[in-house]
Amino acid sequence: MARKYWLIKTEPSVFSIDDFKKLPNEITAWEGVRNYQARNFMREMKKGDLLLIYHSNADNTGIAGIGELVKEAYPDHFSWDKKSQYFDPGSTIEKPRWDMVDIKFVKKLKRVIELSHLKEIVSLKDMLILRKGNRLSVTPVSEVEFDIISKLA
DNA sequence: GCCAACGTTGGC
DNA sequence: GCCAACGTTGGC
Repeated sequence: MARKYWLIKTEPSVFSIDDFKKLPNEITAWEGVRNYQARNFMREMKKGDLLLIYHSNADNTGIAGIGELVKEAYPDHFSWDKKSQYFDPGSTIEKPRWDMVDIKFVKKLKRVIELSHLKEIVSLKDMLILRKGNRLSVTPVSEVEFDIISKLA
């Protein structure tokens, strides 16, 4: 099975590429996804898949770095933790509704590839992130798209 | 701060 | 099952 590529959004004021890099083992759980479509994409992720890390709601909105999937989808325990902001009364230990994955830091791009720049590239026009009104926090990226972005970086 | 786009909820 | 109301996301 060939490696797949994904784009995941994060608000840098909450968790940025720099925060990621600073983690002692450079691995973090990607919890808190509460959208079924995004969850289903997460369930398709396989170990070794590469992830574009996108800064949303930022001064410098765009792709900021790359990560790699190290642990495939498993139940998001925050969903049954009443004290968590991600608590969902519809999710239980017996019947978890939400999943999370673990990802490892790969690299921080020298410069953020800005959204305005991505929009100018014709061959990236089908990227879900560029679609007006797109709010999915996890979206698939094609190999071609990933390669183009890698070359820009 | 504004607002368009979208997902979810809940009354019927 | 429909759909209006509401809340959230996220670019600008």
